[in-house]
Amino acid sequence: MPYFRSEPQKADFLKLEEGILARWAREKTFERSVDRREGRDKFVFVEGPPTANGLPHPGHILTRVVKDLVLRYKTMRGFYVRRKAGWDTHGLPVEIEVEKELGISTKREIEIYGIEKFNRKCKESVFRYEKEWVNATKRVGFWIDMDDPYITFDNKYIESVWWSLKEIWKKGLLYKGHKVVPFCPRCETTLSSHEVAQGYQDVEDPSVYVKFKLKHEKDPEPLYLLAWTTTPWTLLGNIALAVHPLHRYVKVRVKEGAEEAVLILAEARLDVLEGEYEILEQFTGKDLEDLEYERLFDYAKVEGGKSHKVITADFVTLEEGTGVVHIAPAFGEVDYEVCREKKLGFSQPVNSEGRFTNEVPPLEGMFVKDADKLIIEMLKEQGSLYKEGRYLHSYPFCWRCNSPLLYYARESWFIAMSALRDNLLANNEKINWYPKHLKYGRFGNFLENIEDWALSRERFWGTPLNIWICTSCGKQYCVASIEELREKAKNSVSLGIDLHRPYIDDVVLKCEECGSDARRVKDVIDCWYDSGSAPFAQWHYPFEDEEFNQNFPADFITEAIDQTRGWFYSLLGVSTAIFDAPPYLNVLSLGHILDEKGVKMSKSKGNVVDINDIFNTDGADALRWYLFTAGPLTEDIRFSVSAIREKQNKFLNTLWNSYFFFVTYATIDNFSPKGKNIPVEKRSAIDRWIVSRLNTLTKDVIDALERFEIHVAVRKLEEFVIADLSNWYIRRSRRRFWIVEENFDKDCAYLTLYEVLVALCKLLAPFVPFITEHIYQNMVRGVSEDELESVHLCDYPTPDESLIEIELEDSMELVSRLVEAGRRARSDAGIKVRQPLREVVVVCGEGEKEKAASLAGILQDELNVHGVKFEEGVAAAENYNQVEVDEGTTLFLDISLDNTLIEEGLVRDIVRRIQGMRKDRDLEYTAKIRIMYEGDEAVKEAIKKFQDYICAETLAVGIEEGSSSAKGEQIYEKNWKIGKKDIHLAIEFV
RNA sequence: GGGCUCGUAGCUUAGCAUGGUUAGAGCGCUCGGCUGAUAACCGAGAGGUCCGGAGUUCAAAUCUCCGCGGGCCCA
Repeated sequence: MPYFRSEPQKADFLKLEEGILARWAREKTFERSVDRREGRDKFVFVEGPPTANGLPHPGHILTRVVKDLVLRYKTMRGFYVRRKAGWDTHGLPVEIEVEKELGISTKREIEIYGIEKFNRKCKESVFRYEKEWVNATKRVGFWIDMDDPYITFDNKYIESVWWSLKEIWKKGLLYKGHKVVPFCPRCETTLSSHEVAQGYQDVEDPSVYVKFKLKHEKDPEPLYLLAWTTTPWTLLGNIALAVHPLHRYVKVRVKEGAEEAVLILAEARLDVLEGEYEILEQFTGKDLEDLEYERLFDYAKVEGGKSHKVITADFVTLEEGTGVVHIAPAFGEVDYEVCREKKLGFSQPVNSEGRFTNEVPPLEGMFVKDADKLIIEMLKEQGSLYKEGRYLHSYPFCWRCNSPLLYYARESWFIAMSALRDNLLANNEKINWYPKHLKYGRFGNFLENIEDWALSRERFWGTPLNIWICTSCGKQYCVASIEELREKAKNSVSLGIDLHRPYIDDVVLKCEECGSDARRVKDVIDCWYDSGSAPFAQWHYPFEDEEFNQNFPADFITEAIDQTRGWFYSLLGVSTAIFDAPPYLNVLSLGHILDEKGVKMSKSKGNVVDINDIFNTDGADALRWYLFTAGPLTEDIRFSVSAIREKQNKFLNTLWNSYFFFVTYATIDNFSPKGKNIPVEKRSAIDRWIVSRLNTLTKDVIDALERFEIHVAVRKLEEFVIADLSNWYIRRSRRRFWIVEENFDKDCAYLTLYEVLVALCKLLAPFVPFITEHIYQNMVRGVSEDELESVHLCDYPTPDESLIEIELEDSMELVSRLVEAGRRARSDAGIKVRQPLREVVVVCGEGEKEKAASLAGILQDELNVHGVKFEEGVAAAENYNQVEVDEGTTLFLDISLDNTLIEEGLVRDIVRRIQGMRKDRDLEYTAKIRIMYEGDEAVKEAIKKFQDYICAETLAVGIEEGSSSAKGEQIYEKNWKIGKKDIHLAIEFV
């Protein structure tokens, strides 16, 4: 009974993977791989929660397999690696999906539909594609606990978030502010800066140069300030014009059609003028201060201070525009600030849907961006337009609904992150970033300039902001738990209350100060705060504190680069505000998956590759290996389906074939590694060499993985499998496996190949978990049931330094270079390798001689020569083809032939033909044949002389001259021409 | 406009941190060879302004600066 199960020469990876998935499910391999490390050092991971209301795409798969690789590796290294899945379930993306489904698009419509029903729909919708996510996650082999995930809409999760907000509130960092904030007019809510960052697009906007007429009673000629804007609609809210106090401004006379006009603008911006101009006067911006001008449009009410005058401000630049900046406090952050500072007025002619109010009758109800055209017409009519054009710039759009954002003065709740800037920076110091440039580059810069976090959302489906305000005295309450809510509520609150709107809106607190009702602020919070709370909220901290205490901070997180200011930031922000500690110690930022042309994959472009197609044609291991080898993962990957196939062919097939080779011959030979203990130092040089290479590889792979240089690790592994193991070790050692009788060297070969394959399997297990499991099952479990039940339960190999023989590796490398040189020498002479030659002479230094001499047999074999000589100094070169190998090393190949050599070559050709015929007929490797031959005299003579050799090589029981009497299925005949000689060969199957 | 990042053969890329052989592979192409594990492999050939320019240096794909182009992030 053979020890190993036979395998097909060609692997069916899809079927194989399916079988492995079933095995893992049956044997609970994942759970056991985690549990058996309990009590060991922890390696803490936090899953960045995906939103399951869309299908997973290749980018998600990339992060999932990278997470999986690292976590499997760390587990095999002996760490206790918990892996809790998570789902991000709140926020605008979800609401928008539901709105689409219901065919509605405004907040009012949602309110009419009913918040209760609406939120129920939201809750249903977030798991719409859960099945697809779970399937893809399992299919690609990502081991994560999806049976007990954290879900951001869970009451427990919300309770933890509430607790954290109260901590922030208690520190006085949570405040209500009136600020100009990015605002989505469609979603009718404020967006945070990191959300805005998601949605910049290049767009063409109008570019208008507008004349503001100065109130200049003495001078009969009208004088205008020339200002520039790309948002004409904001002109309706104009309150002031700003100039730089120190820059030089000029008064110029310009032609305007048939007429002339006198304008004021910055000297450095004169090139915006059309045609010729005459400079009338020069002064500085300061000289313009406090000049009053006439309103462009006398519609919107202006509240508060004095307006419509020139102010000076440092933020005015001369890089574009006219050096005169139009100021509308309702629509710009700096505008708002400067107006407040200078005690100017305020005017808000636009409502929260981004439409003009009835203060502006000609534009009432019109969406501001749509009004631009009309406004330009109005400017033209009243002669206020100097010129207009188009302007290409990037402008923020809502990251989910794609509406252009407006900057709009709103009341919002903020976390005072700017007050925590130093803490953020200090905590960032404790984090290792991969790639490292992010630490002080993109991320560090962002922290340096951190702004307060606009936390509140005037929406429905989200964690409700846990602030209650007394309707009469204005006292604020922040509630940290359900228990506290029950204590403070006027009405009775059940323990099982759903903390979402609208239920929470009905809970009224009794004001401790005045006894009046305190009502909850209607807002919900930014869902990025939800996911940023994952390190503690996934464990329901502090209501249950055990898990959190043991799992904070995380050792490792990884997501794509766009999370720099998304999750990577929200984690750090929340954690800094509450614990003043970094929430993760190592963060690996991955590049994006682009399509074959280098364009980011997105639904709207229709260039998203369907991952299920890949699972169904190439398999998970091929996809994983491709992704890992596609270059540094910190950079973008151009996704190529054909490259996946190439990887499968080259790498997985070569690995399979190495394994197949072993199993095939081990089965024939009934080889078992059991009880065979041959110390490595007793084995042949090539055995010691591959063992040495394996240990070097092990060291390199571990080094690379510890630095998250995954592409380096896979490159080393691939080189080893293809070049060292398959193309050199196995090819060179083949004959040792073909020896029929018991033989020490054969055992060494088997044992070595066995040990290398098993170790390799473990090294590769985190990368390609399916094929390695399959191989392990046959090679290890097939031999002994006492072994661990899965490769993924094993320890990761560690290098045995005592088995690394650098000199031997060097020598082998030199030999392979000599082989290359010898082949070139043959090729130059037009003599094929099958033709034996007399000798090769290597002229080299003492060191090289010493190195290569021990492996001379390999050189002799590879170059098919009868002898190898090493000499110092130059040898006679007649009849020798000469090839330079290295400096000081030259190879001389004797290319002279005699009859014996020619005969030997002929015999090898014949053997080759017979082997080819065996293969044509798919003969078993052990099947015996009988050979009949006819042909030229020279051929017959050669065969007779070497018949024993031919028989041994081709497993023939006899070889005879003449034609065969066998018929049909029993015989295979063919005519050959070798050089100029004819030969007829027949093989009979016996 | 600013920050970060990338740019190497038709395509995918290694090398760049720490400057030092003739810039190395794979796919594809041409020719030849090897092969009883291999859809693999080996040799030769064609294919490179290492994005361009300047600088530092005995020496630059590698370091610096300035451009150009792509990407991401921000204004």
